[in-house]
Amino acid sequence: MMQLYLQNSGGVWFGVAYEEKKVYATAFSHGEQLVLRSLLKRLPFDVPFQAVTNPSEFAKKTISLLKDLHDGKDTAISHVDLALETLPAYTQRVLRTVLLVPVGYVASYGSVAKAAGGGARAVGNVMAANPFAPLIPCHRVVKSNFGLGGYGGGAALKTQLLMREKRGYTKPLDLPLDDAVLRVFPVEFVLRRL
DNA sequence: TGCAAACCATAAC
DNA sequence: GTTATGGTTTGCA
Repeated sequence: MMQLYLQNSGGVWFGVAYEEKKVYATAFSHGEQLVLRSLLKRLPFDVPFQAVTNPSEFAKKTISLLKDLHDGKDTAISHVDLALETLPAYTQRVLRTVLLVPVGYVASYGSVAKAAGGGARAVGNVMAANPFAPLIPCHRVVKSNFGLGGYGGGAALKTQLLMREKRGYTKPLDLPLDDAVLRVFPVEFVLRRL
């Protein structure tokens, strides 16, 4: 059965929906209710679930991963098993692409679109429905003019996340994909404009 | 700057 | 099928 686990760490609420060793959704916010709502929104109506107070080791580890990312740490997440397969094919492609944006860099909606296919607005739609924040770093996707763009948790939160990810890079980077390239830019390009 | 038109996958009807 | 809806982008005054 699907398990929901919420935990407050350093004044921030983190939550994960999981079954066995697979993650179905994650969320974080300053409010417990907001996290719960966000998780539930991602689950199909017909799946049974329960909120737990005695999380598995796996759940605890996932939460601490969320906290690391929230704090701007460069923690590896490649080993985490995300339940992407139920999502539409294009959505999966976009999410996997965004997963490649490294800490310290941002991509634009348009550059993600060029790498994953489709258009910039379609990418924005996928970001808005990202079930795995901040695991899939949708906060690292911004406008082509380095304006902030939107964020589910609010513009202020997006800014804070990006500030903690500053690494002092100065040059754009072209990440090679199978059939295209994903161009990313130092996060400073965005912060400088604020 | 500001505005209009083009863009494109999804979900809802 | 069709329409409405965006976390956009680009061009042009």
